[in-house]
Amino acid sequence: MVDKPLYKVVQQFIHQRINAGELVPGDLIPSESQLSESLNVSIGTVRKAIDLLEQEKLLYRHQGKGTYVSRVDFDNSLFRFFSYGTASGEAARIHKRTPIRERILGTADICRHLKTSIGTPLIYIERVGYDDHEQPVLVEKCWWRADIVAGLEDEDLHIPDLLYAIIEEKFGVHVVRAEETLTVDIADVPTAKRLSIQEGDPLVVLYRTTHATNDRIIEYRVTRGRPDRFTYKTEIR
Amino acid sequence: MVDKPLYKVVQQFIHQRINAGELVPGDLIPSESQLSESLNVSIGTVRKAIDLLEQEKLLYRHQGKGTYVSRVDFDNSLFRFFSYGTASGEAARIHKRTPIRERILGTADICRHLKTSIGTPLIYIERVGYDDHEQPVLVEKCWWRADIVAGLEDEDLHIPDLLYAIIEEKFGVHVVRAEETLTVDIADVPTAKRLSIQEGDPLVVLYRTTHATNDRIIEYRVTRGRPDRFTYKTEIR
DNA sequence: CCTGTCAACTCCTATATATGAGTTGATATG
DNA sequence: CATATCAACTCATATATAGGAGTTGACAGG
Repeated sequence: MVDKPLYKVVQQFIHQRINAGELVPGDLIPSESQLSESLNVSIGTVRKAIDLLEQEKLLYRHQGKGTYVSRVDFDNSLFRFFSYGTASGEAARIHKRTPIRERILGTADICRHLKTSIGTPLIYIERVGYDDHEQPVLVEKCWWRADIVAGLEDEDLHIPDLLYAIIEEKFGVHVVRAEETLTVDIADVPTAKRLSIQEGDPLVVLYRTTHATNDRIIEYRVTRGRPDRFTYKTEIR
Repeated sequence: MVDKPLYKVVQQFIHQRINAGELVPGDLIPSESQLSESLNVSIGTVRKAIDLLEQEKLLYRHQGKGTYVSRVDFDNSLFRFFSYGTASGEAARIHKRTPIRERILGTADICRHLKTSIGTPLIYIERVGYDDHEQPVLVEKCWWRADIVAGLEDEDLHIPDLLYAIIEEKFGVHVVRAEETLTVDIADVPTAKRLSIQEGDPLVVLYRTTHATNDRIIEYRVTRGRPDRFTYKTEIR
């Protein structure tokens, strides 16, 4: 092992404690002076380590209160760039229905994304999102690992618009991060029907893998949406 | 004016010198100890200011050499996510031809993006990008302010694949940053013809405004490309 | 009971200092 | 001439210290 700077060692130490679930999203981490003393490094070094973790958005600081482990912020999802708003630009809320939820065994493709062996028991959930005018705007297919969220397929269980709320509450599973990939694709027949569009119409497609503590993958999700007012903005330097 | 932290004052000071063109991309800025002395602040404060500017990607440091003003890195363009590669995944180079270049007067729409008054003299350039197999994959429309790049429309002037290289060299205009917006759209007839696709086929569209020193807008550009293998990836925390 | 004060804790700003590591060019030495 | 060394400069790491600003909860005084 090469000689790492001290602040990186501290950074890793904290990072690991979060990954391992010793610190979960929302938690207050030990104060800078406490860390400084317990780890036997100067307070400046601790601050530098936390600076980096803050840049990674793994932590956030609050002057006077302390430093907290970030909660996953799905407002940063690429999905927010589908602006299914009113013509006047207001962001419209999308409400979702859940026509399908069932236990299945994972296909090769799905299990590859979940990094489990083929045939793993899964819970499949399909949801359709509607805008204010009850027009369908997106179709969401989610595959959850049945061993982690057993009972999610229960018909009596009400599923809120933000699925992750229930996962946290009912199953005590902490969503730590997610990876998203955005693509453009063409509607196939079933998707076209769901969205009241034509086969062959363009779609914006979002793939997501959701990770919990210990970097366990708990969900693979594919969302297909109408590209009507999709935009994404950045700055280049 | 509220009392700003010292390091923010230093940060602003350097930022302004770059904006004003006193420091241009590629330049070496004064060393930390020089800045510390000339501005009469501690070296730690200078470092913190530069830290922030480095995060903004406005500067980059090189241990032992110094700190430089960043060059615009179009590899970060959203455009790089159109991977017009070979099937094996190699990123294929796209070469461009320039079928149209002419002086025009700006329409309302274009001038709005360039933030000039309507009817401003512009140079319009249209380019088509081809992959290895000479298949057209994208169409690029650029509007440049004629007062800044006078002579760009000259037929004798060879335009390289990276248009900005010539702007820097011939006209001494430094590209400082660019804003990009990505959308999905439907091909109209002329675009479909250019790209050998059908009218109504999906397109990925990239709008770009390019800024030079003093935040002058020098170019507005619209690129339409085939969405074949477009993907964009992020991580959410 | 309410309210104001204040101590004790958080992170934030700013300075000073010492040492290390990477780069460059001048200079001495074969 | 070639090359090895080394001084002088860059930024990077690490420590110590002091005072300021935001937050909280305990506690005294009405």
